[in-house]
Amino acid sequence: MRNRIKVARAEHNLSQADLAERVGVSRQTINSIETGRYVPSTVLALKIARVFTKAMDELFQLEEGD
Amino acid sequence: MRNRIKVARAEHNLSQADLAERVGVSRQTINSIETGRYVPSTVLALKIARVFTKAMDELFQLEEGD
DNA sequence: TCCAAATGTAAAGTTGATTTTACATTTGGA
DNA sequence: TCCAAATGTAAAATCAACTTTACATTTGGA
Repeated sequence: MRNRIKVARAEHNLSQADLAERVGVSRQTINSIETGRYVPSTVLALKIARVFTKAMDELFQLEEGD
Repeated sequence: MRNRIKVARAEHNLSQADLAERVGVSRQTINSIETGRYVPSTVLALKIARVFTKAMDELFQLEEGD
């Protein structure tokens, strides 16, 4: 699963810590998601999409193999 | 988090077992999601949306409190 | 150049998603 | 009515998401 969080964050000029605070998780959680160490839960993914007022499907996409 | 899987399944005339097979999880997993016992992972949620050719946001929505 | 902010990562622990097995209940159709 | 398919649920086990703490590296701007 790939995601465009880093780009969306750049567009909105938010740091990882900013985003983390907005969605109520730790900064490391955001970092881990961006660096592909793990996939966010659906609830978190929806919250992140909400911050960027984007559809989840724009932000998160399946890849070959998942 | 609420979801409209049961309705989508009815529209597509699929049993829980059918859907489970299509997305590669156990039937109980689908049942548990439909009955609200737990929330699917993002990967699973995306796969389910793909089966129904719907946007994730149509199928899964945050509620007050999450 | 230097410092502060931002980012990357790691280890240990907790919680929640998912599986497997197994059984009970419901429901639609012959 | 009766049977088979569909659905609901429960317990135990496994794995992945997420937290906290802590530290190292990178980067942009004064």
